[in-house]
Amino acid sequence: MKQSLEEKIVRSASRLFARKGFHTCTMRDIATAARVSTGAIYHYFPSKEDIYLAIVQREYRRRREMIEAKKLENPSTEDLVRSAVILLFQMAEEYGKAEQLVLHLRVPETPRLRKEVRQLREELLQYVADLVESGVRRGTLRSCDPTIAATALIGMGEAVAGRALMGPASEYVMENGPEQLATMAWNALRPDKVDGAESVENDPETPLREKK
Amino acid sequence: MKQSLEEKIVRSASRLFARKGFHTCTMRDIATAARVSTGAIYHYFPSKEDIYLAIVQREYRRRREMIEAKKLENPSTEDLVRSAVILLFQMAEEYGKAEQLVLHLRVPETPRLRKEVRQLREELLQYVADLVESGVRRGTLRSCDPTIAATALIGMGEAVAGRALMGPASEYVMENGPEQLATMAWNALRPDKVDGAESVENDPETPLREKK
DNA sequence: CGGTTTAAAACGAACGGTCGTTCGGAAATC
DNA sequence: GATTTCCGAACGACCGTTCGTTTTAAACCG
Repeated sequence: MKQSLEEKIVRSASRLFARKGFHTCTMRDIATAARVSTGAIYHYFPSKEDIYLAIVQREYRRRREMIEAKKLENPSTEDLVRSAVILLFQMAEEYGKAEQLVLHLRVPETPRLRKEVRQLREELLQYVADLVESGVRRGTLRSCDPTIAATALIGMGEAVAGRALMGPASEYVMENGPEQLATMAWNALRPDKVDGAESVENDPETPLREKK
Repeated sequence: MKQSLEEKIVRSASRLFARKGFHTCTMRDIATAARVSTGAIYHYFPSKEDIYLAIVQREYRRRREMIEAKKLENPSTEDLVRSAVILLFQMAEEYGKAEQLVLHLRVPETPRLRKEVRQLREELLQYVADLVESGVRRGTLRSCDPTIAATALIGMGEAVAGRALMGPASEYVMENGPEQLATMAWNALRPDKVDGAESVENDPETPLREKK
């Protein structure tokens, strides 16, 4: 199957951005890796920033969709928390272990990228925070601040995924990271063992948060 | 109080690097902010990369020293875990809330920076991993892989600190973040309540350590 | 089916601008 | 007056982007 030139450009750019960062990777690098000319790239993307944004948007969308799909299975809270963290981790494996782009988005490289990427991060965060909050409200998660907890969850997932992709002993981390991560996340958030009534887990309809 | 030119350069560069990233911040930016000429900077630092490295090295050294100081107080394991995470968080507050440099070091901007910064990260990680491992060995922490756990701890600390410094509702996160973080970290790592004997101090049973 | 037209796709040298660094000399310090 | 500190214009390299040209391939016609 012949993939489109646009797709080839995005893949090459994604790998290069992830490995070398936005500024260190040049248009010529991308063109060479995708085996096209620099000029051809501008037939598909108006600028370097737009290539970057296209990649990042797709990655964030993917994360949300995967969690959403899991939620539709009506999992227990523990199952959902574990799955969400594992999914956040596993996203990094896609496309040949080179899409860790989202990992270094903390301080994006350009005013425009900073603005747009921050909003994407915020949306994912709010999504996870809503998950946490509804768990807290139903008593299936320990009482905590949902936003801070969500930040911590995403942060630990990104950190371990980054290590799995780029650090030493990466195969080991790739293999054991998700399970370790899920256990830590669940223990961090599960309610204290008060026991008695093993709380009712079956109410998928729960009003979500409002404030902010 | 008259601070040395070198110190002024480092402070300005630190704030600018943190806010705008390595490449987006120019030598002229640094010179202007520090109120010196571009030439003068080269009297103290051989290159832009060296300024960056000087800052990063200092930040990492600081983190280790603070945890080390806490350890000398012979704290309980819970106390140590909580303190370590809080310290990692609080480091970001130093120097006027602008030193979040260490936050965006995942994929540093240049081959040389990548190499050197990765080693610094690795040293801090091993330090934290050693803390975790000794806890696990004594049974005062849940059985887990120390390296992965340390990665997760640092990751969640950095994520919440980053939000406290740059995100919305930052004062709220700055105030409540450390406590929430410490609680999550401790719950993630504390041993299951088997009760009975509170501390089994010496039980070198599980060599879960990751092999290099 | 061959031949002609034409618009899109692809090219890559060249441009304009920016950045890190240099360097000759001025200013400050001793 | 010697030496260190500081200055800032100038330099060379590189990068994102442009643009005139060439290639490709689809559409149309006889």
